[in-house]
Amino acid sequence: MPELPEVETIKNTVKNAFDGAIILRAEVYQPKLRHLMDRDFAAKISGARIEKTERIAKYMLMKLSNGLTIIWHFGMSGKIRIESTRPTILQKHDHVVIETDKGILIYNDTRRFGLVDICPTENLAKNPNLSVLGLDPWDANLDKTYVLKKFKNKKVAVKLALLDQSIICGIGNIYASEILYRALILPQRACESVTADEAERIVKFTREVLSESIAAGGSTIHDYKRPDGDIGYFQEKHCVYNKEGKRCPNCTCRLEKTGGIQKIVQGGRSTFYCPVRQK
DNA sequence: AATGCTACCTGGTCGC
DNA sequence: TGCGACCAGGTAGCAT
Repeated sequence: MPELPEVETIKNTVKNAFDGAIILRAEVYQPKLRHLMDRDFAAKISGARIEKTERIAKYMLMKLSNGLTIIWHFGMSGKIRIESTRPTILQKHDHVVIETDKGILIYNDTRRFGLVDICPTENLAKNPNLSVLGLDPWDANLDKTYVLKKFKNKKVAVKLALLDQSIICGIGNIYASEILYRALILPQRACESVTADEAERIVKFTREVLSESIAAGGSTIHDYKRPDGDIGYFQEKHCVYNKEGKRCPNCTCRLEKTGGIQKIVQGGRSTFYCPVRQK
């Protein structure tokens, strides 16, 4: 599910609700997520204060007063739900419940591709999930020079490179298509064919698309929901994602001639693009 | 080294 | 109504 904008939205809601809260107790109902959860998860976090909730790429980090950090990842279907009191009956796929003096946090993940790990805060940089991440979209070091360096001699399609978290982190399948649409670049182009101007556009529109989506509370596709129960609204701004056969919003072309937005499969995942605007 | 395929899970939808 | 095939926001691990 969540790409960077959705995780940012989740993080902001969780931060507002829980930073400063004391963890009273925790329950793990299904430890088999992407990794098997720490068997002492509940004991290790109980009694600690939630000092600070942050986001890195698609990960949410909850720094605790006891020197530990909870690392959350939401995979395809992970969600956080906030309740004021502990529900007597949990919902299907509620795997982790954390009770605090400021409310109840529930982690629900239908497909269990997400993860909830614990890491000593001082070792975060060495964590295998985090250490492989490339530049954050707003990192000052992310510029056309960095992109060109990463793309040099690279044969893979530029769409797949945008999904590669070790180059730029946080972009997922929806936004990769939307970014390339705005950047006017065909998704099947080899990375090594990307010019300096195009690399600059990738940086610019990565930031623009993700920023706009964060402002809209993320994209709600299928069942994504924010922790406060609201949905995001950025899907209303999608130009190409899931729009096969539709006219792209910036085209005046005749649908019967161009076929409108095209859908192809790359790396086993759907990509959408406008064959008229994108070169 | 880089690339590409498969697996990990559940559930919704579509065609027969 | 049922059943199988296929699809879905992500990533890791393995073979080539």
